[in-house]
Amino acid sequence: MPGDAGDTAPDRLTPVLRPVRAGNGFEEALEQILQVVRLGLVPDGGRLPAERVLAERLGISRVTLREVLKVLQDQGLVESRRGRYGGTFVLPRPRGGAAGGEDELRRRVAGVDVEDVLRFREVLEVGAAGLCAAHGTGGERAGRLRAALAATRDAPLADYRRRDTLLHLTLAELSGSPTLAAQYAAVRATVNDLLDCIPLLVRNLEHSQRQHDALVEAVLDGDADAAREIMREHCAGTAALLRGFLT
Amino acid sequence: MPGDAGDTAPDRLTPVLRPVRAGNGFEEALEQILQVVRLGLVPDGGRLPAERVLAERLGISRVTLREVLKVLQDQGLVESRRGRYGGTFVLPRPRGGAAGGEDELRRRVAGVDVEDVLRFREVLEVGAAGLCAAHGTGGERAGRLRAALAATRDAPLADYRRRDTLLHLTLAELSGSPTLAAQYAAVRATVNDLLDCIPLLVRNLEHSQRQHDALVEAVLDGDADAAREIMREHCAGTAALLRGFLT
DNA sequence: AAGCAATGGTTCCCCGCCATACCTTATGGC
DNA sequence: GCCATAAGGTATGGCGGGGAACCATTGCTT
Repeated sequence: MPGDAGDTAPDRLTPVLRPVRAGNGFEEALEQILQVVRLGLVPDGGRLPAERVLAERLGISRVTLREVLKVLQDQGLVESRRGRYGGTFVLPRPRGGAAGGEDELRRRVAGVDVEDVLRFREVLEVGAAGLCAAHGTGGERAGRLRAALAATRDAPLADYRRRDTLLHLTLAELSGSPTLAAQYAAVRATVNDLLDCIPLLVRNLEHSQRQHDALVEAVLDGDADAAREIMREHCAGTAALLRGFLT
Repeated sequence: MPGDAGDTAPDRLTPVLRPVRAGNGFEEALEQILQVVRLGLVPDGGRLPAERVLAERLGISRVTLREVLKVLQDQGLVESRRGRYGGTFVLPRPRGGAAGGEDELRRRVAGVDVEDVLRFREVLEVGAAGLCAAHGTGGERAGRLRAALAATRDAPLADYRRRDTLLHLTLAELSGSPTLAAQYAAVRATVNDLLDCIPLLVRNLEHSQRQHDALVEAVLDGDADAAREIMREHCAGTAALLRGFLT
C-alpha cells in the first residue's frame, strides 16, 4: 500500500477535532444562559444584561437571542419588562418541579461522563487553589475571597449551593487565568446538575464548611501545598458522594 | 432606582458568557486543522482524514471544509491527491519562512494572554500527571507512555518539539478525562506557537529530557505526589523561559 | 408637562452554510 | 483488461441566522 509510511495513528486526532459548534447557535446560547441561571450568577429577581449587550457577548444576533429568551419566558424562568430600567429578569424557581424541570434535568445529565467531569473538576479546583495561594492575593482580592466565604456561612439551606458555587468561582477567577475560570464555570454547571440529582446531606455541608475555612486560610497564608491538599480532599468528598449515588 | 435590589454584580458573567462561536465556521475549522498540524499529530507527508470524514468530525459541510483546505493548499501547507488511496497530505514546512509564515505566527501570538496560557497549562499538566499516577496505568497504557518517552529520546532536533508534544498529549489522554485532553491540546497548540517565537536551547532540552524520564517513572510507580512535583518544575522551566523572552 | 434615554418588540433583506447529488481520477483485485 | 472502490472535484437549491433600521413603552430629568 503506497503512502503507508505517512499514515496517521487512528484516533490521535480525537482530542482536537471536536465539532466546531455544539448544535446551532440557538441551542448553545440557550445552554449558556441556563448556565448563568444554574450557577446562580444572577440571583432570583436579578436582571440579565440588556438584549443588545447579551447578544454581542454571546456572538449571536439579537433576533436569535430573542428566540432563546422567548423559550425561557414560556417556561416561566424569566420575565421581560419594557421601558427604561426594564430588562429581562430571572424569576424565582417555581418550587416542587411543577413545570417538569425534573425531566429536563434527567435529560441533561443523561449524556454526562461522570468520571470525566469529576476528574476535570478536581484538576481545575486544585490548580486554582494552588495558583491563588502561590501568587498572592492582594488586598482587594483577599476581601472578595473572605466575603464569598462569609456568604456561605450564613446561607439559608436553599441558597447554599449557589453561594458555594460563587465561592469556588471566585477562587477560579482569582487564579489569574481567565481560561481556567471559564472552564471551571462550565464544568461546575455540570457538577451542579449532578448534585441536583442526589439528596442534600447536612452533615456534608458542615464538613464542607470546615474545609472552606481551612482552604481560604491556607490561600491567604500563601501556603500553596496546603491549599492544594485541602482542595483535593474537598473535591474527593463530593466525588465520592456522586460516585456513590449515581450508580 | 427600582429593581436595584436585584441588580447583578457587573462582570460576574464574564467567565460564562463567551461567544458561542469564535468567528464563523470556516475560521474555526481552519484553526482546528492548523492545530492538528501545529501539534504534529499528522507528521510531514502524513494524510489527513478524508474530506467526508473530516467534515463530519468538525461538524461542518464538505463544501465549507473544502474552502478551508483550499486556503491551506494555496499556502503550500497541504496537497490533495485524487483517486483511491488519495487524500489530503501534509507537506514538509518550507524551511526559512519563505512563505511569510513568520508574520502569520506573529499575528496569532499577538493577542495571546501569556500568563493565562502558562498558568492554565501548568494546571492541566500537573493535574494530568497526578491523575495518571493515581489511578494506575494498565499494561497497554504504560506501553503507550513508554513508547512516547522513547520517541523523544532519539529525536532529531527538528522533530523534538513534535514528539515532546505527543508525550505530553499522551499523558493527558491517559488521565481518563477526555475534556482535560481536549483542553490540553488546545492550550498546547498555543504554547507551541509561543515556543516558536523563541530560540531553542539544547541545554534546556537535556534538562527536559531528564525531567521526562523522572516523570514517567513516577507515574508508572503510581507516585502521584512525585509526578505532580516533577511536572510542576517542568512547566515552571518552560514558563520562566517564555516569560523571559517574551518581554 | 415635555423631552430624553434605555430598554424590549418587529420587520426586512441578504449571505453563509448545508444537504444532496453527481462527475472525475486513481488504484487494486478479479 | 475490466470494474469495483475510495478518494477528491463540482453544481444547485434551500434556509437559518445576521445586520440594520425602525417602532413602542417606560421612567427619570428638567
